[in-house]
Amino acid sequence: MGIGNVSERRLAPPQVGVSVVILALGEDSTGRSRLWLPLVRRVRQPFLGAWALPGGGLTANRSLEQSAYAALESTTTLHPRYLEQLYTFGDLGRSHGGLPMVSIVYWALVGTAEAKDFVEADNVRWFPENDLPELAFDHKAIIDYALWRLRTRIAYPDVAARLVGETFTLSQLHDVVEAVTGEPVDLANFRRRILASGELEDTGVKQRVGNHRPAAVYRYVAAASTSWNPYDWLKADEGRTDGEHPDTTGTIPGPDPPPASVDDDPMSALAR
Amino acid sequence: MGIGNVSERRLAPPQVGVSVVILALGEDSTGRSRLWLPLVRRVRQPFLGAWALPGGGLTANRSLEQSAYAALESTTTLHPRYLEQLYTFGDLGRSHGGLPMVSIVYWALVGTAEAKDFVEADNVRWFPENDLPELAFDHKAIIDYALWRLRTRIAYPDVAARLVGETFTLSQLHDVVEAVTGEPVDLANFRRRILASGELEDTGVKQRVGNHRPAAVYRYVAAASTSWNPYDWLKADEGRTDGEHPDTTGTIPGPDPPPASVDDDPMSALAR
DNA sequence: TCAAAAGTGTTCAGCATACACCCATGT
DNA sequence: ACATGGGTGTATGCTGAACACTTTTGA
Repeated sequence: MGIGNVSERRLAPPQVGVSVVILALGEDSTGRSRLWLPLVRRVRQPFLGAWALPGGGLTANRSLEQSAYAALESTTTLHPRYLEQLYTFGDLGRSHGGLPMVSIVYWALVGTAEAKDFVEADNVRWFPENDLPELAFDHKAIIDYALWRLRTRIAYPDVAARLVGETFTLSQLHDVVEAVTGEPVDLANFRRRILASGELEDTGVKQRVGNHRPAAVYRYVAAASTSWNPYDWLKADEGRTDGEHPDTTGTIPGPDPPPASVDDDPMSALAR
Repeated sequence: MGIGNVSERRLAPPQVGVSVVILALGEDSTGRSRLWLPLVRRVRQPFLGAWALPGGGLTANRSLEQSAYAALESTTTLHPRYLEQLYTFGDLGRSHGGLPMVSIVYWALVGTAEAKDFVEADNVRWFPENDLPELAFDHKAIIDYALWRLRTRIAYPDVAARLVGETFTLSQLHDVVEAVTGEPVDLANFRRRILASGELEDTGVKQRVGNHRPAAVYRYVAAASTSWNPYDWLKADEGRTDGEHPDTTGTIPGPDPPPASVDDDPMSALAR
């Protein structure tokens, strides 16, 4: 049924890679706040010379997340404040008629790049989200999806906070949210909602930007388990005395379940 | 740094597979409504004889989602009403010191199996969620994660509706939600909230279960874009006249962007 | 004292909760 | 008539939206 003969098949094991959509705030030529992201220029066919998401193949002794970090470090020295698995792409349109080409895509938020701490090499350049070049593969679609995820999550304090610096005023945070959504947000209500989340801590420092009242400077402090990462979730689960679901009301401690993460061999998991 | 010599490395290309957590409603021995899921018995080392999630390797001309459907069909002839990518697992604990073992996991909801339409072969068996056998690899943790996802989403009408049959009464839907969460839910408010979503359609049929007033029978009708699947999302995006983000207000149609999904070569995406 | 941004108060609408109540049906 | 589950009404409280208002600062 498959296209390609046996020798081709042998030469083409599953093509699996990790890519990262890295997002940071910056200003466009008019001074308006925009999302920027680094792209790398391809030095091989196909799409030679086109721009693409940073990424790489899987390597030994490196988890998927570590591979994502490696891709991050290849394009920026900014410390990522947020890294989350986005989606794994593997539809038929990406393959060459053989095994599917699989891209495990992460998205990352890095702090505002006021220091322009960019690796502006020949083959790496930052682009504003609204003025992207022609992109290789389906990377344009992947970026659009990552931007959509950001826009649907920007209302959460942790996401917004990680797009600005270590510390920030509520006005700065508010500006970020408005820049990302493109919609005006009532500052008074924003302030109350964010503070009510309990995820911001007043540093006691005041900061002035103009000839007017100085603003309180806040710091983000992680709330209990807002993570969507299953590993974080599993880790929390392991802390319990039994293997039951957090929502169940069972309280009788049982023997410890086996370690959650052990070896796997998914290729042979299906008994036939 | 890596363990294993070159020949081992050559014999072990990236191990990538697709697994599925398939969930259906059934009753336990006491008649209580429970979630059941099918497992397959391993016929190979490691974990020979242990139970594991249905799954398989990637094959030519089959997308990830199609591989998930294939795994589904190997254990049940029930038609899946819901199939969504859950997460891609690939931490170091799953590998044997070499390339990471990657499992792209989907979760599926199938209708209540009143017909016991189970493939109860020797190597396939359904288990209630609260009485699972010893599981291979980290599959117990993956199942726990899928159950958590279900419990956090069960409040949405589409998820609950897809756990019951094609048509159902509001009481039946309500029972499902209570069975999954384990919490009592006020029926009157549940009814209003669900109907207010506009995702249920009255079939006009009435159904009686006891010696009392018959209940209205409803059918689920998909609302506009509640999908978390990026491909659904991208498809909607392609319907637009330009390549801009749905939230932007730009209205000037430009030339059609190139097709969103084309070939990919993630292994060489990183230019060095 | 004025402008400008920081920060607070107040009203209103919507929606979920809790729970009392009425309705339809077979025995 | 009555038991049983289907279905509705209603008071209460919380939360976000809208927007008027007060406070703090430098010039």
